[in-house]
This record gives sequence, C-alpha cells and structure tokens, in this order.
Amino acid sequence: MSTERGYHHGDLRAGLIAAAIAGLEAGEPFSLRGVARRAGVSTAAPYRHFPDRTALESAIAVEGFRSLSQELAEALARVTDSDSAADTIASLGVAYVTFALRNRAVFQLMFGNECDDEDSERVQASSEVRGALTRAIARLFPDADAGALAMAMWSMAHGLAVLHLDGKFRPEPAETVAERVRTAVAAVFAMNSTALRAAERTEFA
Amino acid sequence: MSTERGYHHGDLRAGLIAAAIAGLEAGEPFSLRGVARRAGVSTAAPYRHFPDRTALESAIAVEGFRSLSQELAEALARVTDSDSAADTIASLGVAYVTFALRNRAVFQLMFGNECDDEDSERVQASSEVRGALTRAIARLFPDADAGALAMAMWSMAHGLAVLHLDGKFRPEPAETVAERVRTAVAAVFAMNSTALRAAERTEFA
DNA sequence: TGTACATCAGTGAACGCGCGTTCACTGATGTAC
DNA sequence: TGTACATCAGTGAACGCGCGTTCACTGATGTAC
Repeated sequence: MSTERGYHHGDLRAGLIAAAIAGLEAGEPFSLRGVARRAGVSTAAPYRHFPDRTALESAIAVEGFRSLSQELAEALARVTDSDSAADTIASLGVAYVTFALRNRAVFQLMFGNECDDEDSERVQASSEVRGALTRAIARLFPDADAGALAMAMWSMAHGLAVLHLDGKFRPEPAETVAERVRTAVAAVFAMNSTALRAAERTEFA
Repeated sequence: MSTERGYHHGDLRAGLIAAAIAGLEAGEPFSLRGVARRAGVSTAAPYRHFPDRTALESAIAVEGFRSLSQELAEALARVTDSDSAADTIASLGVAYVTFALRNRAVFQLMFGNECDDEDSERVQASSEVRGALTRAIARLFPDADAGALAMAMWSMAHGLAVLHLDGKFRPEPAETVAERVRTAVAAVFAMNSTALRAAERTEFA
C-alpha cells in the first residue's frame, strides 16, 4: 500500500485482487496467469499471496459480497418514512439488480461456483447478505414469516439479476432495468387482488 | 437410430447429445473431447455433426428447454379446479426448481452462457418457456399485468433454483426443497396483509 | 442378380494454445551489532 | 553511523495437462448400370 514500482510491489495482494476484478469486468476469462499479467508481475508471483487459484477467487467473492452488502445498506438508508413496504422492497431489488449489472463478472463469480462447503470467509460473507435482507423484511412485515418472505424476495431479485445477465430479458439500459424491477415488485404486491380460482386450465407450450 | 456397434454409429448426433448430458450429470466439465470419449468415438467424429463446440452446447440447451417446457405443462395439467391461483403458481414453481435440481448441469448450461444473440433455435426454445408461463399467469390473473407478473414469478422460481444449485440455500433433500418453494410462494401471497408503512428504518449489515 | 463407384461417417495423429503449478534463483528490505 | 546477514517477495524457465480444431486417411453404405 506504499511504494509502487520496483522489485517489491508494495501491496501485491490487493493489486492482484484489483487486477482480477478489472480483468473480469473487461470480459477476460479468469485465470491466475491472466491476473499476474495484468498486474505486471511474473506468473509465479501470486503464489506468494494465495495458495492457489481458488483462494484468489474466494478473495474476490468476499470483496464482492462486501460491496453488495454496502450498496443494499445504502439503498435502505435512502428509504423515507413516506415509503410503503412495497417501495422499500423495490428499492432493495433495484439496488441488488443494479449491482449485478454493474459488476457482471464479479457477481457471477460470487455465485456461480460449486459448493466449497466451509470456505468460512466466503460462505459467511454470502450469508451476511441473506441475514441483512431477512432483518429488513422482518421490520417491514412484522407479522409475516420473515425467513420465508426474505427467501422469496431474495430469489426474485436474484432471478431478475441472473436472467438479465444471461440475456433472457433483452438488452439493458440501466434505468429501464430498474423500472422493470419496480414493475415486477408492484405486480407481486397487486397479486392477491386479482387472483382467480383455477376455473379453466391452461394448455402449455 | 438403428444399428449400434460398427464403423458407422447409426445416429451419432443423438448419441453425442446423450453422452454430453450423461457427462454433465456425472459432474464432468463439458468438452468436445470428453463427449467423444464417452460416446466411444474418435476425437474428430463430432465434427461430422456439429461445426464446433458451441453448436453441441446449443443442441443440448434446446433439448433442455424442451424437457423443461414439458414438465411445466405436466405440472399445469395436474392442477384441478379446486386449486387456488396460489396453489397453481406453487406447482409451477416446484416443477421448475425440481427440474433444475434433477438436471443441474444441463440447467446451468441452458442459462449460464453469454448472449449468442440470434442462436435462433436456442433463443426461441428459451422464450417459449417464458411465453407459456406468461399465458398461464394471464389466465390465473386476468386483471393483472400478466407480463410483469410472469416476469416476477419466473424470476422467483429461477432465483430459487439458482440459489439452491449454488449452495446458497443449504443441502437439498428434494421434497424439502419443494416444500420450501411452496412456503416461499405462500409467503408472497400473504404479503399484502402484513405490510407496514416504513415507520422505523432498518440498519443493514 | 452382380459389380463399380461415389459418398460421406468415422479414424487417429498432429498442430498450437493457455492453463495451474513448481523450482532454484535473485535482489530489496530491515534488523542486530 | 556503518556493515553483515536473515528474510522473503518477486523472477523466469520449465513441467505436464487437456483442450479445440484440422488433416489426409479408410472403410461401410447405397445406388446406377
């Protein structure tokens, strides 16, 4: 974190994480060699700071979860007393999806990966997001099953994010996507009032 | 689709797709060479049937979308007149998530991949799923914004599926997961009645 | 019915690639005296 | 203040790997006569 150019890098660990994120955002496939290249350092240098490829990956994921938590917290802080529960949920959803779209590759790395059971740091960072969400929901809907509702809302936001990332929802001018998220939340809140008994059935496909 | 053992395979195209799916379900990383190996055929043979690796990938995805459509249709066909709209949505959700868990790798391949814009067959197969879902929703909620509600429900089901696949929701004895999906849907349907004005704010993280 | 031949599905060896990881090394740094 | 030395962050060359793809080929098939 001090001297930059020289035989010793200063803070190569952080430099590698930054380089990795930059590379990912530039659409390059993730590889230790690529990261080292981008950080301007030899192929073997990263091994001074990470035991192997997955360790670097995890470090990036942890960083990602921290940013995500923070952006959700900021969204929640922007909520005012005049906002309804639906507004609050929508704000959280927009923040979540926006984060995913602005940090595509990191987001994909945070989630899309096999279960490394007890990665501690990483697993914990991810369940902090969930915990915070559940707490927020519990305050908004004190009489509801907060756990179940949080799961539902997290899933919805996550699904919106992932389906956008995978191009299942058309191109994405950021503000349009945000509007789309708000519309989806509104539709869910309006759902009960429009429900029907299943009188006629739908043939599928 | 006829003679099996010999210099000529009979229907290698289908054989390759089957081998690829089997390999994926066995947790092997997807590769043309691996697929050829599993199909008991030389490394170059697949090129008689697919111009390149991505073409095989797409063929598998298309198959996947067909199965998914079909399973959703079957779930819908099982709905009876006494089922509420919530029951119907829950059934569809369970079918969706169950499919994802029973076909992990194929599901991941169907979705997790960059936008190959106009893959025609593939893009079409995926939007058929969406279309069918929207039609079903439109019948259940004739007064709602069917497009928005379908997007919301698809996202929720997809999010539940993906978060389970990525281990964000604990291990998964199939029936427990199904129950979890039903609980999530129920929570959403109960949501309005428990909503609060955001009197006090939540601090996050 | 029998034979010649065109077709084209499958072979197997080879190409060049980027990857993760290891190794013996070098040289900058900071501390003990 | 000046020097000797231990430490350890970074080097660069090399390993073995599996991959996607191409190539000239071989041999089974089915059709024309």
